[in-house]
Amino acid sequence: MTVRLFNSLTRLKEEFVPREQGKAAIYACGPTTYNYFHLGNARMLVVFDMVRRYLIFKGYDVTYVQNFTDVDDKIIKRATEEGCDPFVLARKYIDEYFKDAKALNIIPADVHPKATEHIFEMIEIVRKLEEKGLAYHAEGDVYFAVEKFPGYGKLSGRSLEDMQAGARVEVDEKKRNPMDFALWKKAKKGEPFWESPWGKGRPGWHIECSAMALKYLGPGFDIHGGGGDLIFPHHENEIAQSEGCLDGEPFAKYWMHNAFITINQEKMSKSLGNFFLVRDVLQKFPGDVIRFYLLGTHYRSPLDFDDEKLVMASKGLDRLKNSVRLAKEALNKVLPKEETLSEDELIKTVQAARKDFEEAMDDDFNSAQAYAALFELAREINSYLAKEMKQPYALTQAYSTLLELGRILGFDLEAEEAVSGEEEGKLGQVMELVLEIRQNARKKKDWNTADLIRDRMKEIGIVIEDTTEGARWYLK
RNA sequence: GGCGGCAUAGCCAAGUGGUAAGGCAGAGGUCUGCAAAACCUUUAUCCCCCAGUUCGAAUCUGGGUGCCGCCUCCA
Repeated sequence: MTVRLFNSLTRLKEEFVPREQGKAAIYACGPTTYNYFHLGNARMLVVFDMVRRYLIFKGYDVTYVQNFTDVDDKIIKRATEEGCDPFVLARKYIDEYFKDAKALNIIPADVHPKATEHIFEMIEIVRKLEEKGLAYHAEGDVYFAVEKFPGYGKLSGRSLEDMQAGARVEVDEKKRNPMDFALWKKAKKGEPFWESPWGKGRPGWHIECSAMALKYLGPGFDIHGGGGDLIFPHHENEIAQSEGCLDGEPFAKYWMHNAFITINQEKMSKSLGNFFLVRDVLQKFPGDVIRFYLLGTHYRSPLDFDDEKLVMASKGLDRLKNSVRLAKEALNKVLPKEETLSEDELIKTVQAARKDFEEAMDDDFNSAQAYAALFELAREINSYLAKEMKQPYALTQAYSTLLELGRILGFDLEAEEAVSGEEEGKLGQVMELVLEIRQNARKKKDWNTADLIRDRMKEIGIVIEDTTEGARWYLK
């Protein structure tokens, strides 16, 4: 079974055929580090993390590169406002990035290149473009001459005429065509700068991704990803620069773009000011719940945000986790008998879940549909546990499959609150005592005490549930 | 103005020619001292509206309505 994905460049679902058999090279446009990242950034990060994990599951040797834009207008502006050094500011938010990313269970990229560490490579590209006549120098700035690149507009699906018709770009006297964009910017007073053939300056935004993608992945790499708002101008310009400087090779083969998160049906964005920082949302909901919410909708559909949606996600995720916990509990009790029939209903469900999951994911990473396979497996496990006859083999298969499929999407369904080994042993002993006291109270029909213990423990984060075989407890 | 996207139950959300996945919420039941969890049953004669193509459409075509995005930094 092969993976099919929607290629923004062709606007078609295409079969994924990598440049090099068995390998997948992915470049994702990471955040500009002048603040903590918001939910919109998180969607992009989680989506491409899922893409990466799934391709690994499919057996590809994946190289995943995600940059940090650590020098640009916004960073400089913010640093000026706060009276600090722009590099220090960028460095800080790069560090903070990894904290939030970890909470969302995003695997660090194989390479996290920073723009400021690739100035030389960028200058080389600009120089080459200038040599080829695709770029021109004007008073310390260098611009890309859009008219000289025939394919300009192929990604965003519009012609130069279309763009100019609707363009309200500031008329810059230095530009030959209003759509020309900066490759290199002359440094203003007090701004960070690097020496270059055109004087002191700094790179334009788009050039960094061209330089770093080509450096780490080479021409014609497999997947270039990012948020939909990067299609124009950022990715369009990346293509122009990169393919302009290459000799006929394509820059990237497949372009993937995720849709936006909206607030009250309006795009969440930094400029509108209606954004929610992941750092803040984490105060109210755990990272895996946020991730579960984000992947509950296909990545190319818009996703509206409010707390209620996270509550729904939280309950759904709990359902999956409960099922895993219950299965594990049963497995610890069931005495392994000889394995008999393999035609067990549960085994069939396990196989079906695996198949459905993979079919959904093969079809343009349809994680929302893949969820259904997870839930169906969970329900079958639960209902199996209610039966008398239990086969350890079937149950083990079901349990490990649910865990495995969850993990492919980046969920650890077995995760409990972290407790160190020694503490765990002590906690177990304490809980044994607590449950014994409570059981005595229940025998005496002292419901007040029994309920008090249960309620107070819940506040602490320990759930007590009564079953016919005695009480169970777990951390939540 | 140019280009593009979306419209499925109370809410969220798959499905894109063969007769509506899944989750949350709700209702009834089982279990329970109660609760929680879990299980069973139930919840869209219908997929924004109109016309058309077809044996057959939520799915294709045309028209309409509504919402959104890109065209300027933004995931």
